[in-house]
Amino acid sequence: MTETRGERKERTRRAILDAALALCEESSLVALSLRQVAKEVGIVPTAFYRHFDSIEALGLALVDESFVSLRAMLLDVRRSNPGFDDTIDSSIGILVEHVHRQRAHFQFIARERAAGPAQVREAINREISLFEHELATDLARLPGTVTWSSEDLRILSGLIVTAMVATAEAILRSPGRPDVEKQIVEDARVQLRMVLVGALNWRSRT
Amino acid sequence: MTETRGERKERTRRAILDAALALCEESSLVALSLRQVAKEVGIVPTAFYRHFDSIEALGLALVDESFVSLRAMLLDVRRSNPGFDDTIDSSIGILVEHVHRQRAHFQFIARERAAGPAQVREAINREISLFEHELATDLARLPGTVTWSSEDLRILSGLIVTAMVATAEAILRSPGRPDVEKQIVEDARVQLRMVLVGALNWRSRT
DNA sequence: TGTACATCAGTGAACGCGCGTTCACTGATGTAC
DNA sequence: TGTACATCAGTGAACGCGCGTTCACTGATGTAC
Repeated sequence: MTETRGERKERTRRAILDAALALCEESSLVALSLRQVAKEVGIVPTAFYRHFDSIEALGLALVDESFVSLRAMLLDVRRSNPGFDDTIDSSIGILVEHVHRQRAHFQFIARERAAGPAQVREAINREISLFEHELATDLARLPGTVTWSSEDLRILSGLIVTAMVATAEAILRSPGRPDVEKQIVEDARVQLRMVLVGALNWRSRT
Repeated sequence: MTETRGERKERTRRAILDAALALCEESSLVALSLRQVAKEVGIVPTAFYRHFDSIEALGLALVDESFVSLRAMLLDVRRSNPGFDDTIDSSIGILVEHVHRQRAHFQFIARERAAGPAQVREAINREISLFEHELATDLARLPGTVTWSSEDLRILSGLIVTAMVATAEAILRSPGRPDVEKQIVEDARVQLRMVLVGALNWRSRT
């Protein structure tokens, strides 16, 4: 026996997740049918239930999986270390690289955040809040923010995450157009610098 | 005769648009069926074709209609006049008011921008680009931006629009929770102030 | 003003299709002895 | 190691349902004379 029953099951589960991610790329989870997924995977529709209770449950699994990708990105950013002056450039470079490498995951998150089933939307927004919170912690370690209230750090962090999410979405919107993408990335750099200039001149009101 | 044939047709068309806007609120255009809409309106499914070629065509009409709402908002902001110091507060106040009054339109745009049919997504992004461009023109009239390149104005404008879109989406995400909304609005104010501080200390590199 | 004809928004039957879900099943893998 | 039984991922038929689209139609409104 080359494969245990458990391994075979896991392989099918993976195939279902991959097929679902690919299939909903051009519409949305809410327009994805169990039968489409089963057909793509090469199993009979009823076999789907051996792995997930519903398409929505599958969606929640895809959210978990996608955020593993996004957290890997955050780890890369942290690992790249704060040289401050080129922190912006290197962070944006990492963002761009991850968007390309995990295109499907980023697209899934962007789409389902706005249009997914309620539970999926909530799960995604919870994760994004965590992101903002983590970024606020990182920002607190930068020089120049010592006088800031944690409230202001949270708000600045929210602004940066919003701008980066928008940048990722813009990149996803222009596939195969390197000139357009280059412009988007350059704009993002300038935006972050503008925000940083604001931050350095900001005095907390607490 | 109290109503001409044309008026009656227009009334049905309106009913179709309203029904579609209401029905896709909890999922998306791509999951909306012609029969659902017809049933809601109280006509037979085939009568739908007297008004639109497809659900997608209906979607494009809804985009047009929604952006009439959004442009009305921009007009209000301009009309409120730049007293500069409280321009931020009054502009955000106008945003909040319009989000509440045109909730369905804002929600439609936010959702279909990410998940709608390709043509609908493109139409929405085209309109948002126009918004950014108009805002850049307005910003150029403010004192303190005289030394700015048009490039930088465009980029700043993009950042502000991104932050305001994110604020509108956050408000839409917390219906019936005035405390949460109050926090979102307050955060948006601080974010715009931070950006403004950055802008006032920014020197164009051209 | 009255008549004859044209227009056209909405009707209703019918079609083939893909949907989610039920159910009893098969047969390879796993386990207890 | 060999046997008997349990597990369970995947099968396949069947169900009732809502889907988009076709077609020939109806009858009130509009128009030409």
